[in-house]
Amino acid sequence: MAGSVNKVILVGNLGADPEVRRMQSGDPVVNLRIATSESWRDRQSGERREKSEWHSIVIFNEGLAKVAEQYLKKGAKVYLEGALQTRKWTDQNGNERYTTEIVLQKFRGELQMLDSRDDGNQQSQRSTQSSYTDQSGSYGASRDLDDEIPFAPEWR
Amino acid sequence: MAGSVNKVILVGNLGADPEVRRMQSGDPVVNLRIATSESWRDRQSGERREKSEWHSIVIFNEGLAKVAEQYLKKGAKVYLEGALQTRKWTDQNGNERYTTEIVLQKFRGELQMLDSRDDGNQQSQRSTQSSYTDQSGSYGASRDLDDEIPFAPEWR
Amino acid sequence: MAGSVNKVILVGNLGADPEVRRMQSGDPVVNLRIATSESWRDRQSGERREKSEWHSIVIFNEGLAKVAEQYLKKGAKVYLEGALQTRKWTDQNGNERYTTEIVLQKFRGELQMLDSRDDGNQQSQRSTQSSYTDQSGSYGASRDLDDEIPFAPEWR
Amino acid sequence: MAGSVNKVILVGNLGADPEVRRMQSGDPVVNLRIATSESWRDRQSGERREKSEWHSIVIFNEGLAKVAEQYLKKGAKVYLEGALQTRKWTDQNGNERYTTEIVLQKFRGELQMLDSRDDGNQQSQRSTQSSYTDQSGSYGASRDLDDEIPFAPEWR
DNA sequence: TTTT
DNA sequence: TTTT
Repeated sequence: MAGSVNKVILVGNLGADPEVRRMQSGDPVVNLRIATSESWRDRQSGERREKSEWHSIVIFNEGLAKVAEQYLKKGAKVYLEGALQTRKWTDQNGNERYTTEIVLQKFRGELQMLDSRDDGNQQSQRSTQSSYTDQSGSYGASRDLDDEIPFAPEWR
Repeated sequence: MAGSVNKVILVGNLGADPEVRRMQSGDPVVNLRIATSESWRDRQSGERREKSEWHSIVIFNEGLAKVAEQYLKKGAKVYLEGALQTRKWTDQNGNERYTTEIVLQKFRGELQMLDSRDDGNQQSQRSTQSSYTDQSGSYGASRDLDDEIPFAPEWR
Repeated sequence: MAGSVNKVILVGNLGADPEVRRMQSGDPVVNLRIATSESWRDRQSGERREKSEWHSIVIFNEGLAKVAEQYLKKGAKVYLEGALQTRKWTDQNGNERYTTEIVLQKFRGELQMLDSRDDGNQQSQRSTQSSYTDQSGSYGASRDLDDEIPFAPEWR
Repeated sequence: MAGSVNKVILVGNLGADPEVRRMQSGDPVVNLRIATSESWRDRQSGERREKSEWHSIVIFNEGLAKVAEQYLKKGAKVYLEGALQTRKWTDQNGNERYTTEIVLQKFRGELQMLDSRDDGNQQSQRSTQSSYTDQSGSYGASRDLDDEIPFAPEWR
């Protein structure tokens, strides 16, 4: 079908370190759990209340999967863009189940780390990463394909 | 938590007429099923393939629920903005289940009808609506609250 | 800087046929003018009012530029995703000027045609395109790179 | 017009403290300058390069304007959602000029602070704000209107 | 200059 | 299971 859009935009925090699995090709596939939350003042009691929502993310995009594997840790704040996908599976009792995930496909989706680099919290998060200062920490779906001047077309 | 975003943007088509339920207050709550789809050419066979994804929408926003109830029909194409929400329920066998929906809360979310009005398909969709030409068919979350000049601030 | 997002999402109509220019490489660069509009009821007079906003689009993305060149005509409704860019230029009097455009870079951005194919209006728009039914009319930034099954990972 | 969307999503940093002006009503209108940036590796030289883009924001939304006025400082990182608007003005030489801004209207738009509160950098940013811990720092367009349980509809 |  |  022409004219279809399926897009999710999240800003939230990782509830756990990324889970990494390998494709048959050896490429990483990364699963994230991300929390977003809303707070509001209860009309009755006047108390501040808060509700978290948990999201399951699957990163098939190779470049973004590598970034996630290397740099993201429990607690990290990220900006993330993907597509909704509901998959069907069968539980141990033979019942059909459905799980909805946010998928970052090959050449699609976006992932941005939103923690400041000199944040003490982040320091510990990246303690195993010695060469981090050489990295941009900012990755679009195709940054690895697009290694040239993005904003300087020849004819202008 | 400060600094959290939970947003879904869809452009797709209704798989069925809207389902309308009533809150205790009498306000409508509308459920939609919306399909988005992707097509691609299979690398092996060279054939064009297509895959649809189905989304469950719940509209609590009163203004948007009324619009959906009145104007949307099976097949209609819409632009829609909401938030992801996964709710837990128990099936008839006592098993815990989870369902993920896209929710348009009070004062939040957006719904836009994307079919042209003189589209034959749409004509039939709105055959019961005689006064449609008086309607805008374009509704943000708070259009009913914002009935004044939106782009003419006093001090400019 | 890590952690930056610059994204524009528009649904609107072309005010004119696309303008096509060629890069030195021969690749097309397409300029579009797109209108979005808001309507509201004036609080004072009770009259319905409407205001259009015009947007300048520049498509460097090769795949999307070809789609725009072939399929889009004045009046067509599109979904479009790009990035804001303000460029400086000098007018004939030597004054510095700034123009803000929405740019669809290589491997980035999205363009979707939202008119139904059997829409009479659209028919005329595509009268020169005989083989249109073979085309998807739905194009992401990297559809031409991603010609394989997008939603069937090996390990699942 | 029905079926129109004009949306900008930015994640970036303030280049300066917010500028606050007053409407005739006394309501604040806040102007922000926000930078987003892209980095990439130059294909020729192999060097890492970076380009910043500057955006002008105007916040008419009262709740968000107050948040911006109170909590945002130069350097703060924000998530922001608004609409594009180009306005015409006349410079001192009588020339027509156009300026494109991102506008957060009444009851529309979104603003989220993305800095962690115990970030040293942030500490100084909010040093004049003693009661900050009572504040949520997370505000949607209509949070002040929506002071009730957002995710607990009666009939569920 | 579009669309409704 | 996150964050504030």
